[in-house]
Amino acid sequence: MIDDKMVTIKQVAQRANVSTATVSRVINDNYPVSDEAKEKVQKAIKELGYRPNGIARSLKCNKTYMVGMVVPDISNNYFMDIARGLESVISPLGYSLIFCSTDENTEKELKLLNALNEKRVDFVLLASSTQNSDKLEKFIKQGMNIIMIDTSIDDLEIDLVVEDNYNATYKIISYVIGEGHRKIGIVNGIMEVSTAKERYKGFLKALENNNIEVEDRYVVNGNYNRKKAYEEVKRMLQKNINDLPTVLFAANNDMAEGTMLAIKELNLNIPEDISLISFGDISLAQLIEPRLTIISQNAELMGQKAGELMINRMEGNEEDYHKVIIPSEIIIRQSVKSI
Amino acid sequence: MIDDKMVTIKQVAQRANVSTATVSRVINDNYPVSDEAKEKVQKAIKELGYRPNGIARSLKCNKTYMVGMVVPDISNNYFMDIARGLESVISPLGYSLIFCSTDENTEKELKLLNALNEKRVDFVLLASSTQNSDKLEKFIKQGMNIIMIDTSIDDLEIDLVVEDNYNATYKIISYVIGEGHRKIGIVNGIMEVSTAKERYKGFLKALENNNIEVEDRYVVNGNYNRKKAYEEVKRMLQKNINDLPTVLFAANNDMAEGTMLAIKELNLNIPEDISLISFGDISLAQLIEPRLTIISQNAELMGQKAGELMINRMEGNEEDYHKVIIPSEIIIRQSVKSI
DNA sequence: ATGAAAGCGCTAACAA
DNA sequence: TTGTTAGCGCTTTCAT
Repeated sequence: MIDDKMVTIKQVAQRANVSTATVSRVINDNYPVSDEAKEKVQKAIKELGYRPNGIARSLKCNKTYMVGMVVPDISNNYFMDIARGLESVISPLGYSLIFCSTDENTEKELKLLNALNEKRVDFVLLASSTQNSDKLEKFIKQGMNIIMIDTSIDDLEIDLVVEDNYNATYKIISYVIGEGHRKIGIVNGIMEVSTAKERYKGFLKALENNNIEVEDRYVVNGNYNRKKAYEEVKRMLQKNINDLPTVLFAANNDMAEGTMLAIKELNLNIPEDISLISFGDISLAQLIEPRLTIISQNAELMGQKAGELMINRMEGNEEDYHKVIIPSEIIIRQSVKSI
Repeated sequence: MIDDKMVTIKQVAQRANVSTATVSRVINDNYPVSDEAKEKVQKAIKELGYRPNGIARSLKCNKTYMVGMVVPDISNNYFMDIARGLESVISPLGYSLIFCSTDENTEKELKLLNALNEKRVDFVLLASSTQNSDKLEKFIKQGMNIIMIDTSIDDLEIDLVVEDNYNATYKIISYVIGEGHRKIGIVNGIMEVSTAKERYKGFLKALENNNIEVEDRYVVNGNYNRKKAYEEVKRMLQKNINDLPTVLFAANNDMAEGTMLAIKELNLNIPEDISLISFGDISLAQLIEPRLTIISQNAELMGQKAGELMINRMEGNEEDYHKVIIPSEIIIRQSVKSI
């Protein structure tokens, strides 16, 4: 490393013949300073190439202007969209976003939260892939500010931004039943996680209300993972090749992609041979045939809402904890056959 | 906010009846401490729920364990892949990644670099969408550590990780010429940026070497942007509908997507009516028909290389500045017709 | 309007 | 092996 000379407020003060306090006042423009002093200071700053040290400032003010975001899978567009939404509200206010992926790994999730805690980020947006309320409570007790998004954990004093998983799933399953489907399969997510549970419950309820039996042989676990879903669906389809389900519901977008891949590989056509619906849209949906009938998720809005909650809390406006439920709608396209 | 009581090293020291220095030694495990003291301290830490304050540590040690990454477009998978590669090498060493998008906006790029500078991140990985060497030099003079990736700026004392844009483009264009194509169009990127320039040069050279004239009416500017590419290609195709180019080269993946969309919308088929090749793969390529013949980019490797350069520099091992050129290969699939 | 000085939480040089 | 203490760069109270 070259000359890593750090220019400090002290040097600026010296050069401008004022005190460090005055320099600080000029920088932050928060206390009266004479025009003359102001000018001298600004000149010195420019000449020295001075840049305020945010770390020192953070230490003093107990505020880092950093927000952490922890998600299970960085490559899933859904979480990227949430991040974008979050960014769009916090960035204009001067906050930076630290984006971390746990790869669905509980241990890594803990490690990342620890790191963010030590970095003293002002807030964390957590899309957890675990149901570990104890650990989370410890972080909260240590003064960490956390908002959960997507998944939730019960009985936690915490803000929540979630989707209406149960009802949305209930609706879309009811829709395919209305289209005449009776042999309905599901590709489940990680069943320890709230979203997967709720979606499965909505699925079951819709079947029940229409007096349709759940067929276990059409139920697979895709772990919210494209590859796993691909493998499991492929195996399931092969096993039932002589009595296929007429429709498959993928509990998230990644698994829908894996499911499409599996279907395609078995030389089956959507929706002629088998229909497909998904919770959440796949990426680049416009280019993929057929266009999928889906529950649309509005991830960006979720991120925005979470951002607003953060800001409100940091400004000390909020008292009670909120559970924000983001509505989702069904988008009917071409992947379901009427039978 | 609730009780935001911060537990400090001092309180731990008090409770354990030792000095703050001893506590620090236990935490960092970098100086000899008696087993007895160690135990007392660890007990106190647990009881109080103490977490080291990384900010204070950073101030003292002049090291933040944070790396910034600035890219033009957060939603382009190419940059996400680079980020993943970077993360995979720095994360195990305890570094966090701050990921920022400029939306191809020069002003925002400057603002983000400023913010990262004030946050005193240890290193910045910059995929610039500008050619502003002056500003960049100022940052470097202020002691900021920067590695450029993807795009480059000449005459800067800086590490570089780039692709072999010129040669890769030359090769793929030569390939389609070998397949009999003579009417060759190009969808250019932002022509102020090094990558776009180099790719265009490679394109021109391949034509020249085969005595093919560039046809201006087949050259469009897609600005490295999906939507723009879609619009411009559509317009160009409509204008030349009676004498279409036989093949189109998109200078990046996003524009390839836009180009596909445009072609599709005009009810043309790839490769029967028009062939398509791309610098970089589109996302979810497996699900999109036909599979595109492309220059494959190895973005993750680029990120890794950049990470390694950073680490080396931070450990003070490196002296000279390196220009790492990542090789790219042509992947032939089904989007080019032989004529 | 300005300056002196305390102190944010931590590390490390020095002394014991 | 342990404690004392200076100081990282900044903000802010208090005095002037």
